[in-house]
Amino acid sequence: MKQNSLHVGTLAKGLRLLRAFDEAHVSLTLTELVERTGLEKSAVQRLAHTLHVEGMLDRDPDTRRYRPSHAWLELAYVYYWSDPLISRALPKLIEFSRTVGETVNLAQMSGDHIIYALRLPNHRTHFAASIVGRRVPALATASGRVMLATRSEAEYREACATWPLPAVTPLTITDRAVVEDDVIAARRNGYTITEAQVLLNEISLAVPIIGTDGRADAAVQVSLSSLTYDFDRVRREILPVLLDTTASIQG
Amino acid sequence: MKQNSLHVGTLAKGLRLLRAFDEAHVSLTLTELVERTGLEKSAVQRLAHTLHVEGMLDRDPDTRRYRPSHAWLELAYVYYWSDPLISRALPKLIEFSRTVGETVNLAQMSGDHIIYALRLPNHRTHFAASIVGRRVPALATASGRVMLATRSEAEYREACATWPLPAVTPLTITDRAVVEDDVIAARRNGYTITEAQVLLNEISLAVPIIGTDGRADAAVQVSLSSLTYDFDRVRREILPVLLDTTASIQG
DNA sequence: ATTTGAGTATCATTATTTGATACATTAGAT
DNA sequence: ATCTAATGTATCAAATAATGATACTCAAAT
Repeated sequence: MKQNSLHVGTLAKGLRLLRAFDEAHVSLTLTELVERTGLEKSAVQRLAHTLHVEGMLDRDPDTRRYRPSHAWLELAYVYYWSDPLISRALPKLIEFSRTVGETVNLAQMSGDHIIYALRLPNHRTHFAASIVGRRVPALATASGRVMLATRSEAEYREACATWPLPAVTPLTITDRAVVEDDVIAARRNGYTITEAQVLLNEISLAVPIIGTDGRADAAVQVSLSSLTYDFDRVRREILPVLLDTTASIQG
Repeated sequence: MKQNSLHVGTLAKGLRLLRAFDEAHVSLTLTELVERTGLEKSAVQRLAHTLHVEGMLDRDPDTRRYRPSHAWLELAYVYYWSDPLISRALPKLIEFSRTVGETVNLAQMSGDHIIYALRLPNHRTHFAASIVGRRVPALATASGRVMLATRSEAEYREACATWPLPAVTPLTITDRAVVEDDVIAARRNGYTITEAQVLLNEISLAVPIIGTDGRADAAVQVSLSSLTYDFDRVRREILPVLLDTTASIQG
C-alpha cells in the first residue's frame, strides 16, 4: 500500500470516502461506502465516523445515510478567494451577462478535463444550472479546444491523440481528426463554436483567456439554445461582445 | 488525543490542514501550515504531501506554497446535487432575479451561522460577489433571524441569548434584546429587513422557506443598496415578489 | 417466529504513523 | 558575490494508533 514513506495511507483512504459521493450518489449508507471505496467495513466505519464528527459529512439519524455537509460549500468559498482569476473575471462576466442576457461560464483546464469555475445563468436556463465544479472531458468542449489552440503544436496534437473523448451525447464528435481540425481552426479564429457536444440543443461559444505567456488556462464560454440561434447569428451578435469581455479580463 | 476508539486521528489532522486555508490565507507554505494547525512539522510534511498527491492541494513549484485545488470546487458540485433544496429553489430564484433585477441569495442555517448556498448577482454587485459557501453569524443576518422566527419560543430565545453576535460592521446591532425583538417581529410579519448589519450601505430583505413541519432551515434574501432603496420602497416593490418566490419553492 | 442484512462494538496484532534529527536548498542580508 | 538564517526534504528507530476479524444488536422482511 505504501510506495513513498511520505504517503499517509489513512488520510488518502478518508479522501476516498469523500470521492465516493457524486451526482449519482448523493447519499450513501455504510455498506454502500464499503462497496464504492473497496475498503474494509471496519475502516469505513471508523473513517466515516471521523468525517462525521469533524463536520465533513452529515448523517440522517433515521436512514443512517451519510451526506455531504455544508463544509463542502465552504471549501468552494475558500477556493474562490484563492484563485485570482475568479475575482478578476467575475465583474466582467456580470457585465456580459447583463448586456447579452445569456448564460455565461468560466471554464478552467484541469488535467485533460475542463472544470466550470463560475456560472451566471440566464432566465431560461434548464435545471442542470448548477454546474460550477463540474468536470467535462476537455476535447468534447468548445472551452477545452480553444484553450488547447493556444498551446504548442506538439501539445495540442498529443492532447487530441490521447485525451479522453467519450460520447457525452449521441452527437458528440468522437473522430479525433475532426477535433484536431477544430483546434487548428481555433488558432486562426480565436474562438470555437460547437453544437450538441455536451448537451443536446446547446450551442457553445468559447474564447480563451490568454495569460502573459500566450497560453490559456481558462476560457469564457456562452451557452445558447440552438432553437434560437444558429452559428451565423452567434458570430454576429455574441462573439464581438465576448471578445471584449475576455480582453478586459486579460488586461 | 483519542476519546473514542472510532476516531481516526490521522484523518482528522489531514482535515485540519484543509481548514487552515481561509479567505485571508489562500496559500500556505509548509511552515505556515505548521503554525496554523499546531501540528508537528513532520506530520504536516507528510499530510500535505499526501493531500497534494491525492489532488486536494495544488502546489506552486517555485514558491512551494500549497493552494486549494479544483477538487474543492468539485465537492461543491456534489453538494449541490445532494441538497434537494438547491434544485427546487434555483429556477425560482432565476425567475426572481430576472423580474426584480437585484441580487438574490439562498441562505441555510448551519449551526449558529447561516451559510450562503446560492447567489445570483446583479450587475451592480460589488466585489465580494462570490459569497457562496460563506458563513456569517445567524443573529447578525436578516436570513438567520427570519429562520429563527419560525422556531419555538424556547428555541429562539435560547439562540438570541447564546449564539455569537460579533460586530461585523460598526453598525451591527450587538444588543441581544433588540435582535430578539426583531425575531419576534418577524414571527408576525413573515419577513425581516436589516440595514448595514453585515455590509455597510446594504439593505437585506429575507423571507423564510418553511418546511412541512413549520420550521425554516433556509431563507431567500435580497441584497439592496441603501443608496437606492429605503425600507418602505423595499416593502412595496420587492417584498410581494419575494413572497411569491418563497411560496413557490415551498409548494 | 426466524432469517437476513445492516450497523455497532471490541480487542489482540502489527503495520503505520510518529517525531527527532540530520541534510539540502533557498532567500535574505551584508 | 558570500554568508547566514530559515525553510523544505529525507531518514529511521520506537511505539502508538490503525487494522480487520469477530461478535453483538437491531430492524425489516419472509
